[in-house]
Amino acid sequence: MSQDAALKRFAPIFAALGDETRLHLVSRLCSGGAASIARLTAGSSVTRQAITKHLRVLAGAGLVRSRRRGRERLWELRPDQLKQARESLEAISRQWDETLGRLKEFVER
Amino acid sequence: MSQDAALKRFAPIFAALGDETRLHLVSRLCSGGAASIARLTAGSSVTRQAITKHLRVLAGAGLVRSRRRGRERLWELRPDQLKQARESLEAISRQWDETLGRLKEFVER
DNA sequence: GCTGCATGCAACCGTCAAGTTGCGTTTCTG
DNA sequence: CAGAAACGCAACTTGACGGTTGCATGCAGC
Repeated sequence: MSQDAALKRFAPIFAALGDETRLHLVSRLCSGGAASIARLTAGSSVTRQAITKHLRVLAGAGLVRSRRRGRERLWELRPDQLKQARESLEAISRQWDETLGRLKEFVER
Repeated sequence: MSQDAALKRFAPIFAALGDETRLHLVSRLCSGGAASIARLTAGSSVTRQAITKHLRVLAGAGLVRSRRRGRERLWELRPDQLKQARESLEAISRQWDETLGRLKEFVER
């Protein structure tokens, strides 16, 4: 994948994580496993509808997924997508690291 | 640092990276070193003012910094801040990884 | 079947972010 | 010095985002 395409692809993921409420949801789903909307709303200060919207944003970025169980809808993290996002982050980080040396030389020269 | 405080702290960083134009700027500063606003604008499709605003957002997240040189202003990445962000990302990733095993068990049970 | 819980849908509102435009200021450079 | 280059500031427009409210729908369990 080209560098440009990578940027275009990961911007939405960063954007999805760039909200405190959504980060909190991810954290909660991570440590607590799948949960219903009502359950996720319980620990929050905003409305159930707001939580629903946030969950859809996360789903749009491929970070979570949902399935119905009876009258409730369970939301869970998507390990595969999540891992891919993490590895891409590390790839970018590595590129940064490699450049930092050169940058430092440049700055201190 | 508490888990909650960490979320509150990193949300702005993710948000700053969650824009394609800004990601592009970071990538460019990373591979090309420090550059002036005019230079950064040249490779973009938006106005110089737009680029200026984006750079300030990145600066607000602590990812870049600027200094004046003559009539131009040079923008560069902040290695320290950047490294810290990366390490925190990896910490979060690790936590995710640890949970993924348990999650998988849970799902497949 | 009725009641209550868990959602889904849609309209609506306020705010902020992205982007542009116009103009003024500082700094080269011929 | 005159003109151009590089930038800063401020006002403005537009659209998306976060959030709420009201109402409809679907399933659970007695």
